[in-house]
Amino acid sequence: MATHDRPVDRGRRKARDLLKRLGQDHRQARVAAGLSLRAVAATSQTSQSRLWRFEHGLIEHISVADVGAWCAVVGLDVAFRGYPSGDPLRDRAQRDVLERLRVRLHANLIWRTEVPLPIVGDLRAWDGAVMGRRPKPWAARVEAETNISDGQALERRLGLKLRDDPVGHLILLVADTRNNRAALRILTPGLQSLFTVPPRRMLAALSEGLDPGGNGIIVL
DNA sequence: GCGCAAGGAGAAGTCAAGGT
DNA sequence: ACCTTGACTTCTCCTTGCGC
Repeated sequence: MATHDRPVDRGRRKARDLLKRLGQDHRQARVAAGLSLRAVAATSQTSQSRLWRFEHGLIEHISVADVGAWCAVVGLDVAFRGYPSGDPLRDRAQRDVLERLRVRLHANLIWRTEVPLPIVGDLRAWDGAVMGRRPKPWAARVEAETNISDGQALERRLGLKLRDDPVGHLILLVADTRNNRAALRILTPGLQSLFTVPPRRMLAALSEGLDPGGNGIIVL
């Protein structure tokens, strides 16, 4: 049975892979420079065995300062950067707004959370999904927003997700806050044209277990 | 609940010997 | 001469118990 890959596990695994690769780079650079382990160790103020283990990916915990120093000795610069990958950890407010929607759904509807996009290796996921059978089988993806701070960024993100997973309707679930209501009043034209089903009709259809018939915004 | 100290486990690091 | 590896020591961190 497949186990869920937690962000923290994924991060550790990537760091280990990165370190292993860095060790290989170090070895290549050292050999190319005609330097022995002993010579590099002496200059780097460490032991040759420790360097050897680093080059072979056998050291799991190591300081960035050490890695930088060792690489500098063999003529390598090291760069660490962080970049977006997948969705961040869901916060309490987001769980709450999803729960508020869940309890409004008709009992015949199927509800799921954290639904991955259907692309191998893609770490993004819809916050939720609803599936029904009336009047015929239908499905809707749910994207929950607790704080709309950038309408254009939201439009871009939703656009990319819909491009990669265009099946079914889209429900933009927004937490009922003063800030979000203000943001919805000045929604970008792109988002306005995307959501065609009025909020009340959307919620009424879901409460009755019926196909909402299109994309819509729900404020809860 | 919080801070501190002691003990233990495991990882990190060094030394030295053997192999190529 | 250099690389690799096993044995040993040192260090760090976590857990537990205790007192406030």
